[in-house]
Amino acid sequence: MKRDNFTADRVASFKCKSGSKQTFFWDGKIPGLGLRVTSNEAKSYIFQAELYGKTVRITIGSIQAWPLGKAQTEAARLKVLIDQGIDPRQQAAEQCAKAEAAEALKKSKEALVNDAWQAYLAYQKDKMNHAHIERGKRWGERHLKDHENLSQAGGDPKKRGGGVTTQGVLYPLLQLRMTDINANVLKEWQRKEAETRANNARQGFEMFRAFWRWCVSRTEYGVVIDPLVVESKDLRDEVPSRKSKQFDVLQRSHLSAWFAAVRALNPVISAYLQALLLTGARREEMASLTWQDIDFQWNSIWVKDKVHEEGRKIPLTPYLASLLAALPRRNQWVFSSVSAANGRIAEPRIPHNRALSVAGLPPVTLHGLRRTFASLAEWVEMPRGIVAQIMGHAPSATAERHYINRPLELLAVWHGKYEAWILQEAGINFAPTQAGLHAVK
DNA sequence: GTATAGTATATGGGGTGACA
DNA sequence: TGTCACCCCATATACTATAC
Repeated sequence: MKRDNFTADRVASFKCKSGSKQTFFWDGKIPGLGLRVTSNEAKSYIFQAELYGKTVRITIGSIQAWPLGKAQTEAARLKVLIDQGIDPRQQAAEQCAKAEAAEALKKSKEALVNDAWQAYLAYQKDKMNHAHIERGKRWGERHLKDHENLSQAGGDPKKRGGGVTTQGVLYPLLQLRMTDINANVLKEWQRKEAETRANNARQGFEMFRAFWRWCVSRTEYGVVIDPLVVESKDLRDEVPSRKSKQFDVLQRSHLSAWFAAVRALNPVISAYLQALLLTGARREEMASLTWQDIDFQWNSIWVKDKVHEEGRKIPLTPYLASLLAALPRRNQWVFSSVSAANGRIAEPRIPHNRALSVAGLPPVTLHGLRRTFASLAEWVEMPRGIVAQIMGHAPSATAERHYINRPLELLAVWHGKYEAWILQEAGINFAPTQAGLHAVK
């Protein structure tokens, strides 16, 4: 091995040995510093040393980029590392990784919430495509749609009707940078949204919190965001809580006016509305009633239940039976309609609202009639379990968990008593027929 | 005036896991 | 073992407009 002290001139004069693809020349001054000359006359400084019994050769760089003095300094630095038992390649890799991390951090700090949000949705969408992930651990179509709705920019023309769609509650947040999100921003956001759409605001918050927690677990965002912002008690206080609707219910004193006005409507709508009030059924449960579901002989109604897949059987009380029996049998539907596409009533609220206004009653929704059933039941001291079973409430109390399935006869006793009380309050003189008297068999 | 259909909003069931 | 909060999500109602 030829060892001469490198000089700029010497380095320029080194040539590759003919017949070789490359030739190495070594500096006599700095141990390990070498020059590689290829058959194409490409020259670059290298460093070579031995570490743990193995040769380490590192290219410093081309002679065009590295003046001799710099190359010597670099070689000396590398030699120090080798003497310390440090592998310069590994150190370089670590530094490279650090630099990359710094770059990623910078990028993460710049990242908009929307960037992360879209990544979040993409992640969840991907999970939705994996059928083997059990339901409940992956999103349903509906849930995804909710996320898209709540984050939409709005302003698109509505597909039906004039005007444009409104901006989703999450949209303003998505325009901020990830690092801009703090408890105050979220608090202000909730305060503002809760003014006009409280439940939306709450749902938006729940979605955002789930999203934020996901971000915390992602390396690209976890380092730049504060995981606790969505947990702050202050903020949680600002988030509207779920409230049940109040006041949307008929009072005892309203009954006579309500019945008078509703009984003046067309027979189908009239029977339908009274059936809602007298059974506490949900509007669609009642609207989808078919003649098959009614047993006039044994005075029962089979209701397709929202909660219980198999449906529920409720008593057919005498007055209600007389109303239903008088309805025209145009098709399978009990509450049929001549003009509706599916053959049954579709929008009973309009006549109902008209009746309410004629009767001078406050607005009550169809669901309000269901609430009315529950609240007025207290006047006849109907046990809560009976009320729940007739209405098809899911058993919530621990005692009800293994549902006491009460016999229809027992339900009928209470239900009949209740109907009689309502009719009396409404001032309706109803003399049950012989069949009606056998409601309880 | 009624039927229909869209968006917007509300409610709560049910599984899960942390925690006392 | 029970409670509770959380999350996912289904499914309801509310509102509003057009179609007929």
